[in-house]
Amino acid sequence: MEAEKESLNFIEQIIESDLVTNPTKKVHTRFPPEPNGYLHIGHAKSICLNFGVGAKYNGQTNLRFDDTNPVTEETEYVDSIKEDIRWLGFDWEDREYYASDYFQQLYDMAEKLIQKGKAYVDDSDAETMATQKGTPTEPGVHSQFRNRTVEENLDLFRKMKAGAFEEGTRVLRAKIDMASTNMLMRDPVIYRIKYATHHRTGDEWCIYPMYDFAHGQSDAVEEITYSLCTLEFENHRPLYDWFIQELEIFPSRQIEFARLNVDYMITSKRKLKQLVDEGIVSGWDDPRMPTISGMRRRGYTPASLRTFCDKVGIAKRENTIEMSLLEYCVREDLNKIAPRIMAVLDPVKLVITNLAADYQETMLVENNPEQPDEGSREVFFSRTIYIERSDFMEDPPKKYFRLGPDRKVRLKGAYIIHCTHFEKGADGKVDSIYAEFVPNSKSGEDTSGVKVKGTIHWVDAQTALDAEVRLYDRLFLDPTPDNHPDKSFLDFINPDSMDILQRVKLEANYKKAGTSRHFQFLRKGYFFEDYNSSTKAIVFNRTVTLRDSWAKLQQKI
RNA sequence: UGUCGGGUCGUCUAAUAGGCAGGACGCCAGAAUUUGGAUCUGGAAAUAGAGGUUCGAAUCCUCUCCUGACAACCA
Repeated sequence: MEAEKESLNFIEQIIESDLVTNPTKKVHTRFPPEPNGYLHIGHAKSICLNFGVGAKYNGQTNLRFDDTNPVTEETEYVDSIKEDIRWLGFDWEDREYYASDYFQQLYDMAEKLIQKGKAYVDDSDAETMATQKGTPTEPGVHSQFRNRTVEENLDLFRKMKAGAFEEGTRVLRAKIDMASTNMLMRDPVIYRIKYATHHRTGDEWCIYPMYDFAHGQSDAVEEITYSLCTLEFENHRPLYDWFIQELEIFPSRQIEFARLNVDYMITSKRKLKQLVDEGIVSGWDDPRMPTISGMRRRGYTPASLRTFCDKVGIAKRENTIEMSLLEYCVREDLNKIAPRIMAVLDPVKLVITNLAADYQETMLVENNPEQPDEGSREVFFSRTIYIERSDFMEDPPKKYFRLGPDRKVRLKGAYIIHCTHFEKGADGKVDSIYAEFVPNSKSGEDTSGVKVKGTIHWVDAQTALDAEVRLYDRLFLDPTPDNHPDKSFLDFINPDSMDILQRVKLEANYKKAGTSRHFQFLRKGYFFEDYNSSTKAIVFNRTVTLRDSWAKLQQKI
């Protein structure tokens, strides 16, 4: 426990070591999403890291939209990203920036590079440039336009900006080294012509900087001291540093860490968009999506996601986290805060034959045993109740602690009942169960001396509310659905990822259990009331089941 | 065949100047229990391999093996 608290991840170690050398160094980070999709669990890790490190070392964290590609970026995404970060519990205060805010500065930097003879306009088409680039094992060759004069380059670049050329006919390239072993240093393209309307700058620009000429430069403008990104940018670091040196700008330091992977989930924005566009899920916030908005709708809490991001750690090795860790984190949080109510997902009628037909009683049931201060609520009880179909077996095995013919069980918060007989319907399924309550066995005042091993939940039939409950399971059947070279991730879609239950029986007073929209349905799991739920049509989403040691035992028998 | 990364329990992750390989999830067993939940106790479980340096190596050196990224006018 203590060791866990004290150990620093490698980024914190770098920072603390810098702070020893330079105690006044500011820790300034940024979270730099591209607004071309919704944020997902992987972004949550980056958000927690960047904002977490900023806060830990009394620094600041900027939100910066990396919006340099007008073709894919939209305001809808900007809005959802901001909502998701706030919901996760982080605050960028007034530091909401856009790379597009820096277009003029970026342009000026490009001219500076041209002036220094370190950039040139290339008229080659994309195919020629690709060919000339060489391969990882063979050096590239120089473009015929590489030795244009500064004046010619400046003139052409200004014309590019002025809209004198067709899209795709010219680019600006950094002049570095076509023989570098790092492909990114082989005269990378830094500006391209695009006649597209930008979500913020409109048609003001027809040339746009590439990632490598926008990200690091934006870091410099904002004086970001630690630019934390994922491993795939490792090869970009020499280029990042080259621009700092040639442009003589603020020396931000790029540090790469391994992205988060969770088994049975995908985090490719392109593929998530495909799930949405093809209608495989209901939208970006479908509760089966690994998006922050999807998990929010599913019933995950900000705290549980933050705990998860903390527990997965920060390192450089590739990793795949088991989903059980995520589930552990959400159960741990919900166990503390979710009021308990009783809901019967798959109801079967049970008649207590030694009660009068008009018998009525209210039982006091605790709202949350983990929070005694939250008190109890009244739950209606009468002669006819619903119990879970799976809580009765015609011919139960010895280790089954629930109901069966001539077996006894405790009704949570009420009496012990003794099953006398049951009836089947025409379909062969159990239709009605009959039982007698044991006198003097009422919960809390039991003097009957009868001991039972099982306790089941129930809902009074007369007063029960009907609800729709959506049971969600993993969206994919394979732990790494997008890791099969010969198959599409769509081949692994779980056909049973959603099960909609229409006639769930809910206790009438469930709202009195607490103000939370998160509930624990006793013995069944944690459920979250959907934003489409209303008093006329109650809808719940299952966040996660409870751990189920009976299911495990059952598999072994 | 190149360059740059990375290999510690099943999965993540520690071991901060070379000094008892620790924690978490999961798993197994038990206790307790009016949720087969939560809780509590205990357990099994790892340094990719081979050499070398050293009193002592996950850590330093050499070789081997495995693995990821890189040849978009995407980010």
